[in-house]
Amino acid sequence: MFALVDVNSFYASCETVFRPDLRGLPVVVLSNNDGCVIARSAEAKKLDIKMGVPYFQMKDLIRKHRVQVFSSNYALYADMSNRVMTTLEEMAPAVEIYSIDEAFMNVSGVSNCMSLERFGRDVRDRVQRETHLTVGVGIAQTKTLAKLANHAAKKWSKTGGVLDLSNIDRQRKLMSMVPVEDVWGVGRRISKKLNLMGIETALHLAECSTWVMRKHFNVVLERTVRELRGEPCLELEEFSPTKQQIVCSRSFSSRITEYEQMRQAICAYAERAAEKLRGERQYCRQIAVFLRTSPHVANEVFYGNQAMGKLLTPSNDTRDIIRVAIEALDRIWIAGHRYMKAGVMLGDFYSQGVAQLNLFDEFRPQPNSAALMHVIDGVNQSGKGKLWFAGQGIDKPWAMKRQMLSPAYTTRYSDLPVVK
DNA sequence: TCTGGGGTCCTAGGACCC
DNA sequence: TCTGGGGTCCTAGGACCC
Repeated sequence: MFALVDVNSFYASCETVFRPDLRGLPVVVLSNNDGCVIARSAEAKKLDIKMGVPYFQMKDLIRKHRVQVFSSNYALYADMSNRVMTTLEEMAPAVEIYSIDEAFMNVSGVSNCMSLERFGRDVRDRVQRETHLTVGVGIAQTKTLAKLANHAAKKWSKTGGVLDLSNIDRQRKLMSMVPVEDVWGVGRRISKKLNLMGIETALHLAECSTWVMRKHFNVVLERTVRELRGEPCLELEEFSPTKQQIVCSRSFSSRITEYEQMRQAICAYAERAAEKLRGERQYCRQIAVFLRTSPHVANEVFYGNQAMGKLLTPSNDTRDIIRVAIEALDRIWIAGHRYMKAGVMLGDFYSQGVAQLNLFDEFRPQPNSAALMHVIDGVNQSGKGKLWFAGQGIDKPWAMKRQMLSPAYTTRYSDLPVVK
């Protein structure tokens, strides 16, 4: 038996926890660069503010309804997420942290001592008490059904935010009311195709032949069908598998046209990516760089490209990663474009670094690499200051825009933006 | 003027091997 | 008349998730 717990309007709720004066007002949180809406409070949803709408398109609406707008403050959200997850881990033998605001819990043994619904309410009350955040809880025999239950718990207020969907008749009744596109794992493309085949509700999908689904689509959808019927195909993954890829990319605050600025940005992304790689205790051999202009501008030619470089010896030394990234950048940089976004991707990971020196490797592993990286990461995590490579530059005019950032209520001073 | 960032899994097809 | 069989690895692209 699985429970899926997720926080209602997570980012927006994190902002209001520390601002009780905002309760009852519509609140939205914007993506990086204050680009578009990525979270809305219940009141903002009522105003029909859609997910993903560009901020500049809704300024009138915001003024009219006194919508409270925040830049995203990931340091705050990550900290609040940790608090929620810690509480959940104290309440179940196994928890899978599925995303920043969601977790699956193993609740198989619970029904021996209390009803599943009672347990769901306990989870909700305790998280509320300890973090001032409200969660929804869905419970069922498979992850896909638990997701569905959670979805319904939020949609129908009479559930009080908790729904035990372990009863087969209740499952069928709910599935007959849920459109197929609301099923976990069914996105826009597949739901369109399913609709054309006459499959419109979750129940229709659950009653499809697995063989036909596999033939017309793929095994992923076949598993979804089985899960909807109560046959578990997905397990609880308590320990996150090691990452296979690390990406660090940002849109720029304004378009980049100068090579020097692009080099600084790539250098900064490479540094951040290398830091994440060391956080995973991994070493990489592949370093790729991509850049692109805006796809939205009508009278400009779109340019997007990417290039990959390889290290012969796996490394997590920022200096190696910057060097290969800049070499890759130089292969795809074309002057004259107005670049909107760029990024650095790391791949081909190894759990050990210098396994074997290659005789023909022209770049030797850097001496004392591990010690130097340890010092850099130590300083940067201490909250006392930041160390960075000179290649990033000092002014960083390309750095992202966050004009409505809330204070770092729970985290350190150094997470605040520097105001000059 | 202005539109996010970071991941995963699966499949098909080509290169290459014996 | 008439061109083997079976396998692995890699990459690109498509779909999905939050």
